This record gives sequence, structure tokens and C-alpha cells, in this order.
Amino acid sequence: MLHLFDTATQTVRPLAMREPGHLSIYLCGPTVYGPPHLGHGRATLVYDVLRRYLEWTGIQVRLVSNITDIDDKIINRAERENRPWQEITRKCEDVWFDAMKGLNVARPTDVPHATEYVDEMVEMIGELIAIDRAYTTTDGVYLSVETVHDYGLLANQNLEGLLAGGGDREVFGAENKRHPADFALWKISKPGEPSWPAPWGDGRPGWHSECVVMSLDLLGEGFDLHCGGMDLKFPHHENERAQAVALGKTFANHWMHNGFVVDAEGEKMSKSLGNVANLLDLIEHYDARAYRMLLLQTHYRGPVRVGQDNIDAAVKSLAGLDAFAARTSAAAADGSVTADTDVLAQFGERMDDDIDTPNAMALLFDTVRRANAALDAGDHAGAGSLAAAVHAMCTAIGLVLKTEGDIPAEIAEMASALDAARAAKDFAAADALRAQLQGLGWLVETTKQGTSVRR
RNA sequence: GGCGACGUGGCCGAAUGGUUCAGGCAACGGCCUGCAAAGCCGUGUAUCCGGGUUCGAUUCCCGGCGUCGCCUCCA
Repeated sequence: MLHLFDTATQTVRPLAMREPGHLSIYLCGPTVYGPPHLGHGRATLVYDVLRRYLEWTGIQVRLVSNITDIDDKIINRAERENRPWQEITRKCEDVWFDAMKGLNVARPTDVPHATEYVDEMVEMIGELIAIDRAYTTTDGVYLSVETVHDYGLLANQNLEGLLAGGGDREVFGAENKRHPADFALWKISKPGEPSWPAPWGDGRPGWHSECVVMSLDLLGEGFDLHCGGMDLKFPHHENERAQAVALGKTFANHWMHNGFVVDAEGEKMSKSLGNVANLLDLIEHYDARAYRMLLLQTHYRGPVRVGQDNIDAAVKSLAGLDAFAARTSAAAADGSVTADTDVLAQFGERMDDDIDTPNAMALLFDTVRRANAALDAGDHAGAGSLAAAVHAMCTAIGLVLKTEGDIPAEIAEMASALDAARAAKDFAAADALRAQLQGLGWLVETTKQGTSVRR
């Protein structure tokens, strides 16, 4: 049974399932107006690990993650670049899923688009107006937060507290609102802006209305888990919840939020605009698995710094795991080998403890070491069972290890020539062949059993 | 101003009221190897500061210093 920190109660508690064996998750997806950044990568990787682990334990997961394709930032960019906004959203969505593929993040089971749900949003906003929880002004429709008794639950603040500080920003519709914390459900469009019809004026829905409508439509009331980055806690998730509460509906049962990616100074990445290595750069320049590895070695709620040193260390640790995988691929493929049950039980305990991946990884590396030691000692049965456990754990966390793969014929010939040279004690020739192979980018391992190469 | 998080070895990063503070990366010694690499065995180095509670605190409490986040649309 997975125990997970719940933002609403500020405690680690069991993740209950509305329907036994089935888990419903809503994850706030990207607003498609630009390339994904490292923070997006972290969020999706964290929840990908969660999903894969749950599925690995036999739970059927329905993961709904939206695409926000209506937003001021999209409209602004379209205007600035003088091109249709649909062109931007389509392109950005393609780039997004390419990046996800690069990270080995499984596609959500459902990917609703905000543009597909405008009618439902209009309907919901109409209901909120009808029951006097929302009101119209000249520029839009607002939810009256004072009518939501526990507004501030996720922010862990009351209304006064929320208002105490952040006064200096420009607030949409500030002069028309009844209460400063009221938020826009609908924004009436200005001439030339994209708009959808609505009884109170053509316009576009506010961000918070999308997610509440899509999550309730696809997952229904009282779905199991709502997740996203820390920064969505307030106002986005608070406001989603406020709408559901105002409608008298049961919303998410459990709330999960992941920590930020920070820069070298410890500041949130999205703020340091200059040096944002975006996600695409990371995938292009490094082994994409390194980011997953780095995040697995950090607790999901803590901050993580993504730097050269970190990523390099992750790449190197992966090299060790790849070497192990190559060494044990035969044993792992042998269906008669059963994975070490003690190891898997410990793995489950650690993962069930609020997704304690750092400790799960410590176990993984320790198991690799034990398996290598068994192999060195000639204990192939013991090594096989430990190796099978390693492969099982990797599956559960979405880490794909490289085995030999395809080796071109000429490379294989060079490897056997190397062995022949060693057998003939012509070490000069053997060294030359090894250097040549390494020059071609192959890792060469010469053992008593012969030479093996891999990328 | 309100709410909150954090400060652990050379670097990253877990955990914990008490014999040895995980793991990764790096370093060093050894085994293995024709030599390497990989692997294995072993070694060293850490809990921001000051009080308090306690038989005992890195862990709990108070204060300080430092860093960061949220406080109306950023994962």
C-alpha cells in the first residue's frame, strides 16, 4: 500500500483507491506556447515513475493529463509573431510529446485539450453564476472566493494571509472584483482575440476552469489523486478545488506536489531566464536517462539542482548499470530465474514510503554490487536471481538499461581478432585493435571468456 | 508582512533520539588483468552557529546566521 504525502492534510497517508485495483490520476499538463523546460521534465518524470511503479505492482492506472491550448501567453505569442495561434499550439504539442518520448515518459491514458471542453466550461460557469457563487463584470466572470468556506486549504493560508503581501502585481480585472482574491472563470475577449461564444460575452475560459471540468468529466467526482508542481498548489489547484467545492462536488481525494528544479544559486529555474537550458537541449546533449537517474536519487518533494556535475555523475552511474545489464542479459532473459524476493520486498517498502526513490536506488546499486560479487565468485544462480531483481526494479521505475544491442559484423570481427591476438600473446596487435575499437566509440571489455564490446 | 521549505563528507544526496550518518560521483590502497577497462575487497573525510530538553541530539524545542519558495494564471 502506497503511502504518499498529501498537501491538503500535510501528512503522509495511504493513497486510497476509489475503486480497488484502479487508480485515477489527474496531472496538470503543459501550456503549449514554447519549448518545455527542465521543470516540466521533472514533473513528468516524477509522475511517470509513480505511474510505472503502481502499474508494476498490478494497479491499473488511468492518468489524465491535459494540454492547455487556450492561454494568454499563446495569444500574445501569436500576435507578436503574426501567425495563427493554432499553429503554435500544434507545433508545441508535437515538440512536447517528442521530448516526453525522449525521456521515456509514457503517454497519459487520456490527453484532453482545453479547446475541446469550452462548451462544458461555459455550462459549469453558468451553474456557478446561477447559484450565486460567481458574478459577471464588464471584463469577465469571477468566482467569489468568500463563498468557499475553506478557500486556502492547499495554500495552508486563510484569505487574510493570502492578501497580506503580494500587492504590487498587475491583477487581471482588479478594479471590477468584489474581493481581490476572486479569480477569472471567463475573460471577455477584446477585438481580434480568439473567442468562444458565451451568454455573458464571447471570450475564453480561465485556466483554472479547464482542469476542473476536464478532470471531473473524465475521472468523475472524488477521483483519487491530483498532482503537479509545487507552484500549482496556489493558485491553480486551490482555484480548481474552489470551483468544485462551490458546485458542491467532491474533488480530488489526495494531492501530490513535486519540488522545483533550481539553478546554481538555488533559485527556481523558470526565473533565471537567461541560462535556461531547456529540456530539448538536455535530451540532445546528454543521455536522456541521466535526468531520470538524477531525479531518482533525489526525493520528489525536495529541490534539485541540474548541473554539469550532477548530470555527469548520473551518466557515469548509468554506465556501471549498463555494463551490468550487458553482463547479465542472458541470465535475465532466462525465464526460469526468479527475482530475489527479499530485494523486491525491500524495494516495495521503500517505494511505498512516499516514493522514497533515493533509498530504492541505494538498494538497486547495492543489489548490483552483490550480483557482481556473486558472478565473480562463480555463483551464477545467485547472480541470476539478483540480476533479475535489478531488471525488475528498473522496469518499475522506467529505467532502460542498454545491453549489447546490434554489433556490426566488422566490429565483431575486430573483437575476435583481438582475442586471437591475445591468445597468440601478440599484445601489441591486441592493444592496437583495442585502441581502434575505442576510437570508434566502443567500450571494450576483455575477459578470460573473450572480448565483448558495447556502445 | 503571512505561510512554508532547507542548511549533512571533495561534489551530489538520503536517513536517524543512542553500538558503524545510505547510495551515487570523485580520491586512495589491494585483488583480478599480459597491460588496461570493467568488476570485487578495503580506506579516508560531514551533520551552519549558540542555547535548552535528555543519561544521550545531527535528529526534538528556542534563538541567530544563511539560502530558497508561494502569497492571482509558472511543472
